[in-house]
Amino acid sequence: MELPADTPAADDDRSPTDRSEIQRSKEAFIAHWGEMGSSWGVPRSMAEIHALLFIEGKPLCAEEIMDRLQVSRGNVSTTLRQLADWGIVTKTRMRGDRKDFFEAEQDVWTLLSLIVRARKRRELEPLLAALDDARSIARSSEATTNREEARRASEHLARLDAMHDALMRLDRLSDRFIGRGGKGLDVAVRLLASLL
Amino acid sequence: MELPADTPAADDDRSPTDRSEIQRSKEAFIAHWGEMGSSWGVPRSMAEIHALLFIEGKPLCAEEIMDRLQVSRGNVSTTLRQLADWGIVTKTRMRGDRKDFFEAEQDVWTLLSLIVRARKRRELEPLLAALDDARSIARSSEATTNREEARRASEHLARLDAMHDALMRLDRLSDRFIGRGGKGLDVAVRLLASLL
DNA sequence: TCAAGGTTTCAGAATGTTCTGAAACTTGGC
DNA sequence: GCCAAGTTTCAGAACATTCTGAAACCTTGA
Repeated sequence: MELPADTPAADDDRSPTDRSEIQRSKEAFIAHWGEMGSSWGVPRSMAEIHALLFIEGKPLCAEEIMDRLQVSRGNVSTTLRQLADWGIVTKTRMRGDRKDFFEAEQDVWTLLSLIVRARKRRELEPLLAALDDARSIARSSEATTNREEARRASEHLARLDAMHDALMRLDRLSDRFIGRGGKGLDVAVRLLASLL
Repeated sequence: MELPADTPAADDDRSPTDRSEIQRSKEAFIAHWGEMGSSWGVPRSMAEIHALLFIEGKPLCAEEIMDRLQVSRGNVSTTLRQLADWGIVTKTRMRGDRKDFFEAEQDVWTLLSLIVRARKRRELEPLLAALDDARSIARSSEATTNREEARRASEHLARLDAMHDALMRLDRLSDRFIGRGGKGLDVAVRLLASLL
């Protein structure tokens, strides 16, 4: 890992010594962020690309991302689009350069909010919808004339309701906090902390 | 799917008609819970087994889980142990039966707390530790006499600090809420809801 | 209209994860 | 001590996801 200063003429403003301590620290961050992503169901390379952009704190182009992370062009292109969909990376242009550049949201609370929002949409909301369906099905069983059967149906329904209720509460709550600005999460956390 | 009432003599107390509406609703729940798990990095069959135990609301034995979900004995055994580690499933014994039975936590808020706690331990805490390391490395670079270099080091450190700070705040907060009882999450959510 | 520079798509390869099933192992009763 | 019932382990199979790379596709400037 103590690789010599043979950084592949990646031009830019990095000084030669930057390639030691700071660089090592960046790499550690990227590796761990990638690891975490991968255990939460986010493709490792997606998390890594995001980590790189975040930790650099300045716009990078696809080419540089490929070089730094040793990842294919296709992967970079697809992933950047997804990150842009989540809203945590934005495309920027540099005067006099035809390339697209990409830059990560730097405010951590905004970042976390955006991540929560994206995943909520993709995963929580569909589940809520499904729970609703399951409840309809279950309700139709409560009507039976068979006593025993009706009792079981209502117990079952109660479980679905409890789950639905809890998840919906979380869903609504996160909507409010995440809603505007992005500082909502920050506020919520400070608020709760002070209340304890 | 409109399968006939040929339930394989799974004994127990299910009435024949239960096998239609309620059963359908249970299956839908199990399928969706499994789906959600799988997109959050929890093995599908683990989520499904948990869903089955939750939605049945009574202790089941390994054998019955295998039958209902068409999952291998080995998988059931390993998964039940993990669910028990997370604390969301408990082993119970039935008088006069040598088999182990397993039962899922029924209180939804307690359930969610336990899940959060388990994942926090496994994934958030290691990341925090890693961030700490990265910060140490970075700090050692701030000391350089090279102006430009020192500036970069401190900007880099600021990013790591911001991330560390936010995550640690979340970590601490969840400790407090999740801490005792399990109703903490419930309380927090109601509290926040009322404050808005 | 063409060429150059840049980006996206997508079929299949590579990789990583989860699941199976059979064998080894416990435990309790007799 | 031995059998029967039950449980756990683990090597490898099956599966699903992620990644690559080359070709197709845009877009801009001349």
